[in-house]
Amino acid sequence: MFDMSALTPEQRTAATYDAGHLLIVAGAGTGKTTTLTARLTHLLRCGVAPERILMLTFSRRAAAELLNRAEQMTGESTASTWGGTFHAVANRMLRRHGRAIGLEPSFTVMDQTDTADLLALVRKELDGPGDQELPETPFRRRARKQTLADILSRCVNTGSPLSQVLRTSFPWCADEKAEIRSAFEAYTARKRARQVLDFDDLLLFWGALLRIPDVARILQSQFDHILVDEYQDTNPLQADLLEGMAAGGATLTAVGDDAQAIYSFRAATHRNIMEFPARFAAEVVMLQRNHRSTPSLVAATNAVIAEAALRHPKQLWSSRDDRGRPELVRCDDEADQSRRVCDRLLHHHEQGTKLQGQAILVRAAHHSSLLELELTARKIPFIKYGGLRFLEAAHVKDMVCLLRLIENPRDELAWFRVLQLIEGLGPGAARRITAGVMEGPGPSGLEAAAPGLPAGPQEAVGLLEQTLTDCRSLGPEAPGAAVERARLWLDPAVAARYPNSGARIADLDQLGRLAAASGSLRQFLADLTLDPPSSTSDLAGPPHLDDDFVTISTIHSAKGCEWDVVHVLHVTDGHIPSDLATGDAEAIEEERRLLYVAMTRARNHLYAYSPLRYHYRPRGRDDSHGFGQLTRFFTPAVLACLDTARSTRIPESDPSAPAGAVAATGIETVDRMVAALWD
DNA sequence: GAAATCATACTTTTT
DNA sequence: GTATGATTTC
Repeated sequence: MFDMSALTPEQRTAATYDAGHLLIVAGAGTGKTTTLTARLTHLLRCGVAPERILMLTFSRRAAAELLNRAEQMTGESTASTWGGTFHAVANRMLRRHGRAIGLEPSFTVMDQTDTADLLALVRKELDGPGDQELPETPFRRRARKQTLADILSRCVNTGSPLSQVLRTSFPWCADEKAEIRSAFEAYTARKRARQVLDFDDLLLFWGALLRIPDVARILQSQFDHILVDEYQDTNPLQADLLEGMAAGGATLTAVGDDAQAIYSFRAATHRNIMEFPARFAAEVVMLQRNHRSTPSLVAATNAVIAEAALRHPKQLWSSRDDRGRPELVRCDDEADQSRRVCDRLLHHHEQGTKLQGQAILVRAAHHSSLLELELTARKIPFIKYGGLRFLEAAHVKDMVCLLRLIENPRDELAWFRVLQLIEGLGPGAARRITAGVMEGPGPSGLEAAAPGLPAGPQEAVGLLEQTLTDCRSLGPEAPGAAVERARLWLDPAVAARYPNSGARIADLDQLGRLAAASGSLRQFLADLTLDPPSSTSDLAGPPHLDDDFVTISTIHSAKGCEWDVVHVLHVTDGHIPSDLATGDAEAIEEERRLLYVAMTRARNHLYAYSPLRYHYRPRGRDDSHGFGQLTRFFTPAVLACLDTARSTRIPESDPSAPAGAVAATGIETVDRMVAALWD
């Protein structure tokens, strides 16, 4: 049984609060998960039915962990509790109620690469056959497709007009504005025609559901309690959704820490957490006792965050035994840094801290590449979280598109991609055939749509159609078998198309295993886009689970985790803060919080590494980055908390920032409001 | 029309 | 160092 008396008084207050909406401001390491678990347990014990609780978290993993723990505490099954990310919950609700806004339950969810691909496709269609003349500017390049997707998402998520987004964030694309606008319009139209949604649509349409009184009533009356984790990383749209959901009388519990807000690039705003008490007339409970870290570590992290501009004032404290101050490790260069990290890693290992108790944190995924070489050379096993994703690998994407065609034969993007796998079919032929399939009457008719092909491709198209037919006949409940069958067609294509096909075939094995573990093809595809495998271990599987290994993670992916020993790499200006994020004051503040998140992951020992010299060439202009300058966030006050004697100057920066969300009342309204941004 | 070659802008964090 | 659009070649 869960022992409430094991909680601190503040935790207990938060767990058992019964008088309305509640905000729990939980500083780093103050037992947020414990408190949330206790609250869930409390609710279940008070007789709240598990299916009447909605648990919104940042990742599926987080939701699963919380529900598991609560289940162990109460012995009650939480299988019927709704849990997951905003996007995943939106997906579920839209499958169920989407018809009310004209959305078939079989819609497909696009990930960001799909979005980029579709944008590229419609842009290509837009430039007619006539105007190939660009004599004045022979090498004029247009924005990349991924850039187009970034621009679009930024417009939608911040509710800012296209021209402003272009001016402030993508100045080199400004002269393409007209073309970009038409591409966006065509993109939206195509998206609607094919019943595919992008990530932003999921949230916008959930909002749209809430604007339909009958549906809103159903959704609102479905839950008595809504718990939101990591509230500091929600965006204005998500806050609106919460308000809409709570309008029927459900009680809200939001948990978060404004000092750990690190997702503003995804339009999250710490304003949400700052304004929550007033907006929802909520009580605030503040957790300030740090159970995780030693007093020396807490002193250092407090010093880092003390200089943040806007925050819920709080002062964390710890009464744990001390293990000494965190260490600032100045290194000659990056290679030296790698060596020193390995040395310390092994040192702590010899002292009894397993590799699994240690982590290496980086600002950007590629910051660890040199270190990975060193680890490999020294035979130190590691797994890596964040960064490049499985799904983005071309051959994996090929398989996913094939699966999507099984599920939804009218998935234009999938056709376009899969057809090009056939030798002898390029973009032109693929587009023609795809168009034929789209106009065709039924789900089949592939061959009818591809008249006049040479014999080779013609035969390959026939085999493709046979493959899809076979897969469909396996039924929707057998994703594993479908992958097996699809591979008979795909494997040879992959082998012929990509150089290192061995590793790629192995990836398809992995995908097959993942699929086999899933209940249905539709579910598998949705999971894959909404909650993709995030670490190398998710994929490499548990063969070396017995082995000890160290974790490498981006700081973003390390959120919510903790380790005995933490190594933070590249604590230099240009890395932290990233030189790509130094545009305005808000961006700099976020980088400060990022460093704070990294440092607060440590329980006992913390090392910050700062190379003095970099050997790679400086990018951009000629401000020479040959020398690594210590991060500006290590001010004298912070340095006083570290084992080091050096200090550096602190530059300043300038402000400017937009904000706002898009409100929605139906698909057309959504589209119109978004289109209004394309001024 | 498709494959091969060339030139150049860009390079983070993730649902 | 890389990815991708534009251009040239087959």
